[in-house]
Amino acid sequence: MFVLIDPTTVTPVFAQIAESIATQIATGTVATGERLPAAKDLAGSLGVNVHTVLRAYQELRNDGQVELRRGRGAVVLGTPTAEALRVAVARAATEAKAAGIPIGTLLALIRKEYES
Amino acid sequence: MFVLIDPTTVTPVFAQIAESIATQIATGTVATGERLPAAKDLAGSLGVNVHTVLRAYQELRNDGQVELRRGRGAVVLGTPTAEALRVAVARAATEAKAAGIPIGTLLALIRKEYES
DNA sequence: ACCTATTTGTCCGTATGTATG
DNA sequence: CCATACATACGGACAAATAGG
Repeated sequence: MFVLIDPTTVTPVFAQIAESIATQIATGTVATGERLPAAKDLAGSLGVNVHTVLRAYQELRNDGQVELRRGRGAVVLGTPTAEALRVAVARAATEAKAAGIPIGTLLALIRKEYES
Repeated sequence: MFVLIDPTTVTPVFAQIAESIATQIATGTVATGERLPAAKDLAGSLGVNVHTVLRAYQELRNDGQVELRRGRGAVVLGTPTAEALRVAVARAATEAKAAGIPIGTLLALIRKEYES
């Protein structure tokens, strides 16, 4: 796992790590089902704290790109985009219902956003 | 700001705080534009660490319910559901396009999810 | 069935930085 | 210039789930 941290930028270290890994997932540098290095190990090789790496991993989990389990580690999800889409769709539907937005209006919003 | 922490449950403290405040926002107990107590103060009154409260605040920000600014504090957003919906819609559309999902399929997914 | 090591999850404490007022 | 308040990072401790012997 190659991650380069730029100390001169304003982007937080945990965000840099998350973005770097996300790029590697998107480009196929790290394959589906592959296990990311243990947070402790990656932290050691990067010279940062374990918590910083764990926060990066949790960012990736929130984006639906990896699955985190205690004792198992961080595993790249099989269909990251499909999973992310599922989460996004569920969220949009939930928010719309909570806001009292009818299905027709929601679909119009989606269509407009999609075509922009 | 009244927040009750239950030490017997498995739900993390930061999640309990976030849920409690989210409920108070939803029920109007805390009004739009109102400022949440400083993390340090709330932490003090709850007997927890500042970071625990800050993490709860950041959860609320990720859900589009509050706005966090350095030096200013945490302010309850004016139209939380509308903003959250806008973000959710944009995300769903973006993910679908990235995944190569056509608009018709996306709309069908949305409709199915909405009606479930 | 048991024990141990691994690995993430949460929380605490401290320090420093940065935007706001 | 100064106080306030969130943001990030480090370090330590313990818990909980998993895997392997």
